[in-house]
Parts: sequence; structure tokens; C-alpha cells
Amino acid sequence: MPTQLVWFKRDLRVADHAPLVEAAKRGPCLCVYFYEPEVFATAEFDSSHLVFINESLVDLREALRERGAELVIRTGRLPDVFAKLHAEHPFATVWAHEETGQLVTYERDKRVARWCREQGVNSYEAPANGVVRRLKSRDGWAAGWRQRMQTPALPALERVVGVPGVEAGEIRSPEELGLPASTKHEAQRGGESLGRQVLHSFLRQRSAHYRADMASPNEGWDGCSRLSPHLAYGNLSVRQAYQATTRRAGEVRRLKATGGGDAEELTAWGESLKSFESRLSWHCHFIQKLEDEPAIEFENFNHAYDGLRPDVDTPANDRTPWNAEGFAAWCEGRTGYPIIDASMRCLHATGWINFRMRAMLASFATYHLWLHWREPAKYLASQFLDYEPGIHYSQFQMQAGTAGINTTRIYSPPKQTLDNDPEGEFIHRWVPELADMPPEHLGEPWKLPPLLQQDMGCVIGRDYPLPIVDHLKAYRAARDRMHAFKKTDAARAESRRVYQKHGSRKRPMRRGR
DNA sequence: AGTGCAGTTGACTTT
DNA sequence: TAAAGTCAACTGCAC
Repeated sequence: MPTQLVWFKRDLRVADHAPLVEAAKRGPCLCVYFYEPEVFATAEFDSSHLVFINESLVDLREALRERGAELVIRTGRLPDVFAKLHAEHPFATVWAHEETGQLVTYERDKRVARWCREQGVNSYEAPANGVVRRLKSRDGWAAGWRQRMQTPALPALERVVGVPGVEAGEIRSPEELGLPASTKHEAQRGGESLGRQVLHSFLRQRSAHYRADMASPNEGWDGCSRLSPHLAYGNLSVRQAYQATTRRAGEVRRLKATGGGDAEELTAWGESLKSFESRLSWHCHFIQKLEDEPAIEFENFNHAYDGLRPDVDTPANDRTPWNAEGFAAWCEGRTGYPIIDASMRCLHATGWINFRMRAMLASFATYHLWLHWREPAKYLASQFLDYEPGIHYSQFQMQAGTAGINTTRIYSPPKQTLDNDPEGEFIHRWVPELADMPPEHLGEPWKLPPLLQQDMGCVIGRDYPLPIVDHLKAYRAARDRMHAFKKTDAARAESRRVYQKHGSRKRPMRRGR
């Protein structure tokens, strides 16, 4: 039987892996992962991502070896490395998952497809999640998603026949690949086995108060699923997560029906699981936007918003210049707003922060600092261990208001402090300068008389920065600009088009007049 | 004891 | 997945 190539990308697992299953039916499998320098060279990439990938590769290699095959690792540009491998070990078909990624991987996939055509090598791509390739219309998308999620996940094969005499290739650290060492010393660790453990602990225990806990950077640490990096690198499929969630929801329902626990508690638990399930759907919903419109990596969804804000080397249409100092302060976590700086510094160390704080960071960069979303988005992509291109760019643009189909959401850092870190635990941990300041002052510490600041061990402007913008002034300016702009005919017309193409159909579409 | 008033709360609207 | 602004009702207190 002819050799089959299984190309592992962001699907680093053996369970629910259609390409592996299909390939294994047809012949010995050459299972390969490629380190791609052109991906490492993107602004979105960070060495912490590679560390997570490597941990996943260790696990994947072991899983494949247990089954009788090797995980082959190569480094280089595609399809060159493909060609070299093919020369040594000719393969008949390339089996992979569809990937909805940045332009760099989209172009690479097209080069590989062309190479396959030219070489007479077959290629086959399976859907990776609920995203539909070559989608014609958003109508009926949710039903299609559900159907795909309810198709039974594929169990891991017991045996995979490998190809003898292939040099395995080493798992290489960032340093060995000529990259800086990762500085995220408290990052989540990767791997299919760990991903399954995280899923299990979430569904069994941690999800009990998911809905109530997720907004807080404190409770969210354990109360959120923490599956995001595992989903981003495919240690788990969305389908596996979905099916485990609905199974667990069934158990919780039965437990409640049979009086097997506190009824109120079990009701809340059921609602939390439902809420998580809908987030799994949103996961694919947002990736679908990048799949349908790859340009949103670089350009506004809604082109009427072009030039509204200054970009790194292009002033805004109204000549507002790029705020380089503001951008640097935001990146480095020294804006003078403790909740903003704590969130950014938490990201620096761990690569994770809950959704609400992410939205707040994006809001601060694009509204308070009035920056085009592109540079902030690239920076946060590098800081998110769970960076998922489709979710990232869709969400960032939604938050920046450049899709023009959602209400403008400008977060107030002081209010978020009060609402989500009332005891100041989070800020005290990540902004140690303020460790001795009582929580009630952490929203706006500069308002405290200097003598009291001194008593509390932190003089604002000396030990911790003064706020780089005035919240209320910046809020009003941004709000008014957005609002005035939203009213223009060009913005409205474009919004209709964007909604038509990308809007969720949860609520019936508004009739255009 | 009722009145006036500053300050608070909450629903609703606007941006 | 927002928050400010507005307005009216309410509260507590002084006189």
C-alpha cells in the first residue's frame, strides 16, 4: 500500500483526527510536523507559542510511537521541505485539516496545493471545526455547526503503521531554532493528555460557577475553561469539547432530577454548561469571519472606517498622528491605570487573561489612545498563548468598532476595577508598586492626596505612572467621534454589507429600507 | 410634624 | 461582552 503523509498543523492530537484515520486506512503513515521560519517571523508569533507547540509535540510523538508510528519533524519553507521529504519517501496523498489562519499560512497552503497538483500527489483536507470552507451564506450556519458538532468524535486509533527508516528529527527549543527564549514563565503547558485533563477538571468541577466567575480576572483564572490554548493548537477538537460538555450537562440534569445535590446549585451549573456550549459555537462563528474574508487581518471589515484612526506610519484622515508613546506604555503595562497595567503584565507572565480584560485592553488602545487596531492586535496576538487568528482579528475589530455592526463598547478602567477586582487581589499581584494601597483607591490612585499616597508606599508619578490619558475626556472624545461617524451614509451602507456577510443570524435580520 | 433639600438609587435613554 | 447622561422617585436629616 502506498505511503500516506499526515500533515500535523494546529491539530496536535491523535483522537478525533480524521486525516490520520483516513490515511491509516490506506497505507503506512508518514506523520509530519513542520517548523516554519516564515511563521516564526510574523509579528503575531512569540516563543511562548513554540514552547506550547513543543510540549504538544512531545505528547504527540509519544502517542504515535505507542501506536507504532513516528512523528517526523522538519524545519523550512513549504513546499520545499515537502519536496525533499517526497524525494526520500514518496507518498501518494497528503492528509491534513483545513486551517483558517493568517495570510502567511493561507499562501503556504496554496503553494502546497499547487505543488501537490504538479507532482501528481493527492491532497485531502478535513474540516478542523465548525468553520465551513467556501461558505455561500450565513443563513443556516448555526444548524450546520450543531450537526457537525453532533457527529461522533473519532476515537484514537489503536495502531498506526509507520514508515521505516525515516529520520525522526528533533523537537527544537526556541533557542535551537534561533529564536529568543520564552519569557512567559507561568504559561499553561501544552499536549493532548493535558488538554484532556483540563477539559475533565473543568466539566467535573471548575464549571460549577462558570457564568458568575468568568468576568473576574481572579475567579476567572480557575472558573474559565482554560481550554483556549489546547483548542488553538488542536490538542482537543471543538467537537470533543462540545460532546463532553453536552454529556456533562446531561449528568447534571439527571442529578438534579434525582435530587442528587443542591437544586439551585445544579441549576446554575446547568446554565453555566449551556453558556460554555454557546461559547464553543462563538469560537467557530468568529473564525468563520476570517475564513470568509481573510483581508480582515489587515483591513477594516467596514472600509468606511478607513483612516478614522492613525496607524503606525499613517496619520488619520483628520491628521491625528500615531501616539507612539501611548502605544509603548500600553504594551509595557505602564499606562497609569492599574487594572490595564495588571492585565497586560499578567499576559506578559502567563499568556492568559479572561475575556473581559482582553476586551478592556483592546478598548483602551483603540478608544482611549485612539490607535488603529492593527498594531495593538499584533502585539496582543503575540502575548496570547491561545492566539487563534480568526477569533483574534474578528474580536479586535468588533471591539474597535470597525465592523460597524455592533454598539460601541468603551470600557471604563475605574469601573472595571470596582466591578471585577473589588478586593484588589489581581492588581496587588500584578502591580506590586500598589501592593499596600487599599482596594478602594485602585481605580484612580492619583486622586488620593500625595501625603496619603506616601503613607501607602506608592507616590503616583514617582513609583507608579500618572494616567497617560484622562478617562472621561478620552471616553467622550472617542464616543463622539464614533457616533458622528456611525451616522454617515458611507458607514451605514458598509455596515449593511458587513452584516449581510458576517452577522450572526441569532436574531432575525433587520429589513433594509 | 411637615417641609425643604441634598444626596442617592434605579430605570431608561443616548452616545 | 459598555458606560455616561438624565430624570424622577426616594431617603435621611435639619429645622
